[in-house]
Parts: sequence; C-alpha cells; structure tokens
Amino acid sequence: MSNLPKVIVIAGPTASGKSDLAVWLAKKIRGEIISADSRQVFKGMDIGTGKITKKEMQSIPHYLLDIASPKKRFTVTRFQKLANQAINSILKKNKIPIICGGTGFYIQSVIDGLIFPQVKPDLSLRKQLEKQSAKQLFSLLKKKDAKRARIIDKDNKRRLIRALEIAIKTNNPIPELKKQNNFDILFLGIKKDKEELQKRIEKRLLKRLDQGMIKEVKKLKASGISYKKLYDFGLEYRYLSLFLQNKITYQEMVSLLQKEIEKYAKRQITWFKKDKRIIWIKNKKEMLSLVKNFIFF
RNA sequence: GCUGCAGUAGCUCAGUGGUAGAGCGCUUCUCUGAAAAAGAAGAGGUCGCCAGUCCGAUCCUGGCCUGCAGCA
Repeated sequence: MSNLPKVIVIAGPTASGKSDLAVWLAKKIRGEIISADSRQVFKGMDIGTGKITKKEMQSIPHYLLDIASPKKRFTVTRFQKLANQAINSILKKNKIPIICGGTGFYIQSVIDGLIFPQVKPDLSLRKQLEKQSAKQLFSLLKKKDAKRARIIDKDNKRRLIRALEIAIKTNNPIPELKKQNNFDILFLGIKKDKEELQKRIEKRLLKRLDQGMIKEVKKLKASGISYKKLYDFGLEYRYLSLFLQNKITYQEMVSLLQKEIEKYAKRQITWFKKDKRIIWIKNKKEMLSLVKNFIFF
C-alpha cells in the first residue's frame, strides 16, 4: 500500500470509447478528467480530433483541451508540466484525477515522471541536420555519442537528429532515461476486438464528415496554417487537406483515411501492449469494480 | 466467329532460358522535448491449364481455358 496520490488512467486506441467511459466514471467517483491527446490540445481542431463536446462532458471538468495554438509547436514536456499542474489542482479539490487518452508517450511522461535531457529543440540546427542523409547522421552520431548510436534506430532521421541535438549542445553522451514514481496508478485499457473497432472507426469517420470536418480544415487553412503543417498533423488533417488540394478524390480520401486510422489504432495498441501495468477491460462493470477496489484499499 | 492484347504475391504490375521481384495491403515491432508524427522487420507465388523443344522453361513453340478491346 502506498501513500502516493491515486491517479486513474484510461487508455485505448482511437474510437474505442474512452471519453464516454471516463465521463461516466468521473460522475461515479467524483473525478475530473485530464485529456492525454497530442492533437486535442489544439484550439480549432475539434471534429477532426474527435474532441468531446461541452454537452458530452456533462459538466465534468476536462483539462488540457484547447490549450495551445495549432500554429505553434507543442511538445511532450509541455504536456507533462501542464498535466502535473492539473493533477495537483484536482487533488486539492479532493477529487480523483482521471487521465484519459490515446497518446501513449504523453501518458507515460506523466505517470512515469520521465526526466528528459535539458536540451530544448533547436529548429535551425534541426533544419541544418535535416539536409543530411540518415547514413551521414548516423556516422556523425557514432562519433559524438557511440553508446546512443548502438541502440538508436539508424534509419530514423527524426530520432537521429534529436540525439545529435543533445550530443552537440551538451557535448556529452545522452544521460540514461530516468523515471520517478509520483503516483499510485490504476492503469486501465479498453479492449475491443478488431472487427468492432474497424466498424466504429468507419461509422465515426462518416459521421464527422457529415458534421463539417472539411469545413474545419478549410477554416484552419484560412487562418494561416499551411498545407504542410496540416499534413504533419496526420490522419484527418493530412488526408482532408490532400483532398482540398485536389491531390486525391473524395472517394480516395475516405478509403485512405479509413485504412490510416486503422493502422494508427494498431500502433497505439502495440504501444500499450508493452505496458504490463495495464488491466484490459471490456465494460463498465469490470471497470467499476477495479476502480472501487483501487480507491478504497 | 475472326483479329489483337493480356493471364506472375490479397491488389496493381515489373522481369529473366538456370524454379522470381517492386509498390500498396497484411502481420509483428521500435519509440529519451515533432509521437495522429517518424521509422524497422517478416509472412505470402507449383509465374492460367496441358503437351512439346531443350541438360534445364515462368520466359521459346503448339493447343486449350479465362478476361479485355476492336472487327464482323
């Protein structure tokens, strides 16, 4: 039994019904919700991210939605900081924080208290390194930080660039990743079988197109967000903007998007599967008994 | 019915006289300040069917079957 503050986490792939479940639980146990979603943090990205509506929140407070401009860069460490603040203010009210979302890296940064190297992203350095091939970057890294080079994904430029950024700025090898235990965690995962999830993805996709998802992307573009940036947001924002540029047809957009969302869901599942703390649940009843047990003992 | 073109991985197609590849899909995986991003690996094929030539045929020859286009 630990004295650490209790935090509940609800994770799962996209379209698994996390948000609804979290609200339902919050009402039962006097909880408040912290969203852990790397795209829902942005203002104006609502339909495309499947963001919960005011009405659906049923007056349960939600944190970390609409807290950043899509024109600016948002990072894990920013998320981590804000999430910790949110947890503290929920705890002060004597309520239970429920972290709910699908961005595994964000969730992990908070519940494992990851300590990242103190090296801020340097965009001009990154741009410069970007010009080199993965092979060149890799051999550069071997010189600067041989240990890191041994375990890094040598084809992944993005990873290589960040590793080099750290090595160059600090002139030191990257420190080992530190974790700290700040909370007593109940980690729940929503289990859905493949066919059901695919059906839910399809249904939700068509519904959101109906709700004006295209208009939302047009609006973002009109507000000054480039197609390149929209492409980088991925999924809905990527494929809708390709359609708006006439690079693909409407039909292609819908079928590509369906496939891509399915693949994304699989990547999420791969991530979560690794975490052995997760208890996989199928319904509210299973969840509630686990939660009661967690809170009262 | 005739003529032409095609038939190779789940799909779209490359290719070679010494039993085969790509892209996409599928499966599995990675993740140290971009994570809906960015990457990696793997499993799939008696190369339409039957015969012939050849040391050897997916590739050449003949026949058959199937699809597409044109002509009648």
